[in-house]
Amino acid sequence: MMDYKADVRLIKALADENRLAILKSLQGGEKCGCVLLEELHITQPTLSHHMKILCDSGMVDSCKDGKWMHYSLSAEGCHRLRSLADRYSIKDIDFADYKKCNAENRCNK
Amino acid sequence: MMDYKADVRLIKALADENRLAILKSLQGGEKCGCVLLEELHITQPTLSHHMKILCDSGMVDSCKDGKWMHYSLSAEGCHRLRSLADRYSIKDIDFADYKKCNAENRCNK
DNA sequence: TTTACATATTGACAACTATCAATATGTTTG
DNA sequence: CAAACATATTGATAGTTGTCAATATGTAAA
Repeated sequence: MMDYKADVRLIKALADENRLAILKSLQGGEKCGCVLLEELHITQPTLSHHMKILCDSGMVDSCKDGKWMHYSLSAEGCHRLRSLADRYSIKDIDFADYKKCNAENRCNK
Repeated sequence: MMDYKADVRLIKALADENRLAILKSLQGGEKCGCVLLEELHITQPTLSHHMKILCDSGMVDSCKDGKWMHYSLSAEGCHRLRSLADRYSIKDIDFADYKKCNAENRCNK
């Protein structure tokens, strides 16, 4: 059996425009909350809420430094995301077989 | 700029345990609704609801055949999913650079 | 020790979502 | 045509989620 719950948790962490913008921004290097806040048009509590979701999901690492929190992409989270995309899809190279097989096994034709 | 809206639409289509189970099932070949219904513990209207979301997102193709609807994974949808995972992550091979760069540019240390 | 700054938490609310029962639509078979 | 089957739609409801204002916590600077 498959652990859909864990996958859904990761997927839901990405299912928001602001959170995608945050991930995109972190691709350019780690940022603290106040810098992210300048890039997004949301209030500070909303940013804090999104950062909690991203950190809990494992996509983002955080590192406290005085009064700043530095956020960065997580190597393991990124890896998990790509592996998830692979697990729920079919590779381009396998699609010819997939379609052929579907046509052959269609019960009514 | 990036089209986060379109990405969120695709991501949200995957953000449900039942829909992930449906995608997993369709990896084994196309199925009609009544077969999917036997595999999941949901009612028929709920399944219909999920299939609409999956089809609208582009992850699943449908093909009407008499009173049956055959559902299958979409090659383009699968491709878009993997490309999305790549776009919001950093490759394993690039992570050493990413972390080194973060440490160097940290303003307070 | 105040004051200013960075972040987190709480509480409230509107919008969205998954689900089901009931019903409708469309198709095949007797 | 009537009955049976596969799927879609509608309406209602409980649960979840994104957002903000207000406030709290923690840290650095004056």
